[in-house]
Amino acid sequence: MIQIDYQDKRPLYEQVIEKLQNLIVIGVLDIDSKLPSVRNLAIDLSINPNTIQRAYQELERMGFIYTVKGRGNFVASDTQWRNTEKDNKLKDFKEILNQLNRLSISKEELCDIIEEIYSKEEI
Amino acid sequence: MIQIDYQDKRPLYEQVIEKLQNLIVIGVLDIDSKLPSVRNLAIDLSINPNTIQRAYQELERMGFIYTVKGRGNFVASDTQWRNTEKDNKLKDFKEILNQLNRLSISKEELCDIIEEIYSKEEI
Amino acid sequence: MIQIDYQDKRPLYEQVIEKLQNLIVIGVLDIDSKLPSVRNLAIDLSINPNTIQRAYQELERMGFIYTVKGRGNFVASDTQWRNTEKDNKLKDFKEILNQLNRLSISKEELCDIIEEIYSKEEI
Amino acid sequence: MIQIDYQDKRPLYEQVIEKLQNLIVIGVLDIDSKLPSVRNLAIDLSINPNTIQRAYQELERMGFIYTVKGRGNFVASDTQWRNTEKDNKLKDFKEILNQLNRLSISKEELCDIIEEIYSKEEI
DNA sequence: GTGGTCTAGACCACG
DNA sequence: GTGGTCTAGACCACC
Repeated sequence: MIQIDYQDKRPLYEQVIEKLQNLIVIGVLDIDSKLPSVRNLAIDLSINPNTIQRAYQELERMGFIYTVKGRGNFVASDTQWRNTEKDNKLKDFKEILNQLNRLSISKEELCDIIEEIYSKEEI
Repeated sequence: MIQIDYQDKRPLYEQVIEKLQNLIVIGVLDIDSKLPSVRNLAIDLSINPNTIQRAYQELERMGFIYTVKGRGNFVASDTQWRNTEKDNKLKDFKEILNQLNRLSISKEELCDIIEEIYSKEEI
Repeated sequence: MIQIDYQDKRPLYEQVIEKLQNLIVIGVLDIDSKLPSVRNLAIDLSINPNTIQRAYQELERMGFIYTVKGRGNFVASDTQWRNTEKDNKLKDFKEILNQLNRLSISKEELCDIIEEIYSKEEI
Repeated sequence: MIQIDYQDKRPLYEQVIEKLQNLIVIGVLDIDSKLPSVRNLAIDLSINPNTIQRAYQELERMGFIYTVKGRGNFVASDTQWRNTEKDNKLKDFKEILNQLNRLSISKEELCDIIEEIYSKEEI
């Protein structure tokens, strides 16, 4: 399902969070579908269950999944996280625009890149 | 000159690097102008000289400054770093575009933001 | 009749208790009216009958319902619970008032909210 | 500084969070003052350092404290949490008002209690 | 079997 | 010495 990169310097649980979050946002994991149990995923990645537990907990706090005791963890509806995600990403977008502006990169160049990316993904 | 944010989780030297790099890119620090000495900046920020030393070393490696033994550290010419910077930022830009695309944010919305940022900065 | 919220962290039987208690206090369920049988409600909510059983037991202990063996569970008269409820809620009210006071929220602001709530509900 | 109540059924870290949060909101702990180290507080309460660690982490996430690696944990400025706190408490206030309304408790009775609490605390 | 909490003990990064 | 991460292993509540 996901894979740990031991070259990555960040804590393991952050990696797990990021990877699962990505799968959810992209839509690979359907809403209300069950995630692997804490223990199974731990065995699968051969890391400690506590680490997975912590990742799941954070993901719940962030609104990406919800937990039902004794049943498992499930993907939350996108109404929970879509707006937060959108806001965060737009903020990042503005930040990087400012930096590009300082490096005197033209609006036209950026618009071209936008066209390129958006047409690529439509395929 | 710069200020440490103790709420920032990253290592101190990274903060120092980022802040100095920013001052150079924006153009606050002129090319060939002298940076504060390792010791002075350390006293100024009341952190360990080793931390500043490490930051300066990294900045030199990245091509933002050059060191003259016994005389100090100086801002390198932009030919050294401008292209690298541009490439890095454009890569970041593309990455975030992909993410925004996945969240189904329209090209038009992004172009509006570009206009906004670029007109604001022209003032 | 009632609905389970699987995002709620509390044990299921607590949810059932709270929801039934609410229906009784609001007056949706009349005094001496029959509650659904343990089994039916269990099937209805697709949870284990034991959970409903436990909820009914607690509600009886609290004086909200009474059980007649072989016949079912019935809503108790409000003389049984009204005063207890009132006392509990007033204690909660005082507790939160203290907290609001510490955050220097003015009496006037609170009185405005009271007016608002009470007029809304009168409609 | 604080005390654990082993009768309390909630997780230990929640108790620690609540108690420290309270000390901060009331103003017993000044802004930027240092909290006990993870290990010291753990010894003091004779519980595991991980438990304290978790409590501190949550408090940081909530904006009540900030952490500086290698230095310790410090009380954050109230601009970080005052508004959040106020919003939360007002929501609780409205919730309980609705319940009191349903129990037909008069506005006047509530206003009297407000007067009582607010005059008591002014002393 | 599921998640949730807690302990004990280890190692690391930072200053 | 400080916080941060991770492991191993235990026990609990809920279903």
